[in-house]
Amino acid sequence: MPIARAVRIVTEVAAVDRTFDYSITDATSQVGIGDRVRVNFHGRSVRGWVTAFVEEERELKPLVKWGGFGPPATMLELLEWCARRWVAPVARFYLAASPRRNIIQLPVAPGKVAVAENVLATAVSVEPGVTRLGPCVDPLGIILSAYQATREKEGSLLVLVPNVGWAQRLAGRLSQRGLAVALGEREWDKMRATWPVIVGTRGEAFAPTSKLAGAVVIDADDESYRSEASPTYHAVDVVRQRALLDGAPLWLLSSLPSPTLLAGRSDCAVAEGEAASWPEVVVVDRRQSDPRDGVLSAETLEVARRALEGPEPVAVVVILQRLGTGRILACRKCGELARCATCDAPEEDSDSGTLRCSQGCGERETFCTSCGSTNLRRVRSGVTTLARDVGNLLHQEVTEVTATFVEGTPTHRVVVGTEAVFARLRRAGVVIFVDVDQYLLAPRERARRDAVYAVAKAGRLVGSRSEARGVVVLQTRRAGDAVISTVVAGNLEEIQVADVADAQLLESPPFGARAVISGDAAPAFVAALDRQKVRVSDTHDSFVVTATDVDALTLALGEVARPAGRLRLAVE
DNA sequence: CGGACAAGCTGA
DNA sequence: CAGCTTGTCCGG
Repeated sequence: MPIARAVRIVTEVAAVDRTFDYSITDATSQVGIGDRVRVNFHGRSVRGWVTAFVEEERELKPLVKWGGFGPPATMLELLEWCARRWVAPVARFYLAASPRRNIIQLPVAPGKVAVAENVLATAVSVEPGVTRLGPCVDPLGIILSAYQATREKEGSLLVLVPNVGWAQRLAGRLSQRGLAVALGEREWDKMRATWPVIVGTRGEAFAPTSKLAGAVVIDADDESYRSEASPTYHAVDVVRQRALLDGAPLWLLSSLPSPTLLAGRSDCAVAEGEAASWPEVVVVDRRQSDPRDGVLSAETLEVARRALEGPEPVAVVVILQRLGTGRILACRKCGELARCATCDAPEEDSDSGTLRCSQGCGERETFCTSCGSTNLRRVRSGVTTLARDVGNLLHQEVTEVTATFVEGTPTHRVVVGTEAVFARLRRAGVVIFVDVDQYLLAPRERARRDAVYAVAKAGRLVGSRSEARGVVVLQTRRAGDAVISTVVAGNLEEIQVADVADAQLLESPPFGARAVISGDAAPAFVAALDRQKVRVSDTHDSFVVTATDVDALTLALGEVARPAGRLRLAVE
């Protein structure tokens, strides 16, 4: 039997999570490891990736087509690690590290130029690791210093930011300063050619550079780094592992490092001038305000009116927190919102046809407390109602902004919306949080810290207290809350240390590991788990599996054969 | 995943 | 027992 050179491939058919061998033909002789190929697989044409070269005696089916470049060979170990870490088919991660269109040619990467003296003067040197960095500090200096520190090393400096707009601006600023930058997915070929600097968002954790010289993650606790769609990877974990495999220094920046980011420590480096780099915060205690005030109390209105006299293009931003999946209901007849009689929080419709307080005060029959009608409708969001009220109070035209839509002219000086506003606006005179208690009382562990992150984002619009450009207003009924007082003082150390202690006590990450399993096949999957290794608790539509650490958890999850049916497995 | 094939069920 | 459904196996 002749020994033929062949390739081992993983197919894009995620459900078939194993490799197959195919022979190389004259037409596909250029294949390299990681490349995309097309094969006939059990009667159908399927795409896949080359994972290795093999010598085969058997008669093999031939590769049909070379499909262009995929992840570099040096990344395959990372992709395998991701598949184990998030208990997902490895093909999913090959896909994440592949271009959307076929790339059949690569440019030649420029050399790493030295940063000009005058630019280098603005660099701010920080040790690799976690650094607590006030929200109004420009991270450019740290990025320049990271570039300088890793310039002699082979590979790319990877810089991740939370959103695309930020990535574009940052890439532009770095290019201006003479650095060769590849900007995310659109410049996949440059990333694959190991460009000196790569700037991108969550997906660029899988930037196909052959090696990391270093990596910087800006706002590393931002929610945007967590992928909600399957596979539910976390970009920071990916970059952390990548840096480890490549021996690259990693800088993680956060305005309030989470216990997970700190990996169990309670202390971290702190950038200079932290307190001054938080915005000025005004706390409006709604318990003291006139109950006849509308959504904005008199004190808030006063701050807003002053801002409208100021020079900022957007003078007033009003943020409505909509946490969780709660739906707001309004009376079809009189338009009144369904609110809890005890705490005034919005009520949601339950499966059993009753109204339930979103804060858990209790349930009641479905009817409007204002006019008695039983005919309620779901409101798309509270933003429209809020926008109308704010417009009336300030006598201004209002632009509405939510994640999915923008209504009104951008020239309006008042903007009302959800946190999606932060991704769309750059500057504002005042940012008002209508009800901070939504964060402080929410059942999610992270919610209290989210209040701090929200203030941080608001701070980027209004500027730091040292600039004295604008303010953040927090309307609350919990004015004495520790979270509020530490944000006002700009002293984050306290929350950071307390959160680590809480996580340790509750055995939540990184002191314990957890996965949420849902879908039709979830009961069968959970039934097959080894209860010696994991604990399982049952919520109404999903299962929560916990273990002492991530490795134990993924090992236990990984040894279960997947039952038929839809299964969603999210390892936190 | 999706095709192949085997075993099980049903009705003339 | 043909004709159909349902289940299980396996792919190079």
